[in-house]
Amino acid sequence: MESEEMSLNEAREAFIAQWGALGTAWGINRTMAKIHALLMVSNDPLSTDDVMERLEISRGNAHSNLKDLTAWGLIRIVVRKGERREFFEAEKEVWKIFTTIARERKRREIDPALEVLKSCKESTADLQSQEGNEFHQQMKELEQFVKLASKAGDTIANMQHGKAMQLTAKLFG
Amino acid sequence: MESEEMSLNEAREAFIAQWGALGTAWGINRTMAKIHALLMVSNDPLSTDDVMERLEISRGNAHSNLKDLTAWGLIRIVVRKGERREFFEAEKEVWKIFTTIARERKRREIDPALEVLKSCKESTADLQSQEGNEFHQQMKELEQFVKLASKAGDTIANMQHGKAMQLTAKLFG
DNA sequence: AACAGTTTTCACTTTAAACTGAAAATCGAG
DNA sequence: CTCGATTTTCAGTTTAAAGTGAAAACTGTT
Repeated sequence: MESEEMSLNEAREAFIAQWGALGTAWGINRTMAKIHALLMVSNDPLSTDDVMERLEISRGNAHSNLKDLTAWGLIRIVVRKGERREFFEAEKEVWKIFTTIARERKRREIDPALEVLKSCKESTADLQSQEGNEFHQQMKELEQFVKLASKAGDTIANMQHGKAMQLTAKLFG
Repeated sequence: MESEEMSLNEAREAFIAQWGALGTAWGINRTMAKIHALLMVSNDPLSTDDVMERLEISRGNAHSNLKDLTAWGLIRIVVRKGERREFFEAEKEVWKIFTTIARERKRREIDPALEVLKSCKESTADLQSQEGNEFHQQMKELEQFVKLASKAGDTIANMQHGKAMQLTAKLFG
């Protein structure tokens, strides 16, 4: 193997390993992040066995994480004519990856928070005491704010790349 | 105890428990989120022992999470004259809480990602092969994008409440 | 400097999540 | 319908993170 190819492989390895480590910080599981990284830097779609081999993980693990990634919408199943097994490829456009992750995290992090706040707000709506009022008010404020954040998230996640860049320019201009 | 007080306490309990559960989704540990919630809905600062008692957790646990929350900047230590022990109170302004969390998460999630990308980009800068070029290009794109996100995060985190609301209006108007 | 009140540390235990591997289910071709 | 290839499930195991509790360190007071 030439040194050219070698350092490329090393860089790939590094990217996969570190991206995986980051997954933890992102609240995403390490293996899932690694698989995603692997598919991002692969030229061709990979099979489950490819993934198992490259990352040295079990079939069950590979399978369930590929499933999850598909559910997130970060990777797609590719079928090849004449081949029965499935292959997987990652979305490579940065903006699409971003909006996909943003949408999913909103769903998992923001939406349930809203539910909590709404219910706490409602269940204390007609308390008479000072304390009761303060609590109710606090929940109301929190809810309003989170709602706003939620809307902002939606708006951005649904923007086209170009529009988003325009906004960014505005932000810094 | 009157029913008024009862349902308020229940609502508080619910808020603390559920906010804690959300912590997990947010990549923050459950107890830390619970303590934060407890302090958010407490009228007066609480001592370590108060926290231990209210959440039924050990001293070590209470201590280390109070420490972490202080490091995040989400709560402050309050000293009372004549009292030797420390009390803790939470920041209650929503916008401040938001910017604090945003800043911390950026530091933990975005900044390290940038490092990874930068290093992968640089180590493949002068590869000649098609594949090498593609990988390099991909890292470059990712880095640029994450850099932009980082900048955006800074800008927002440093905005005053009023300015932020202006921007929000613009976004939806 | 002795001491009670308080904070901090840390070796050990618990818990929740991730992972394994093999069995079961499914699938498509002949 | 049968068989080999592939996907899916799941009971059991491993691992990393959170939590415990008691001992040690610190702090201000007499």
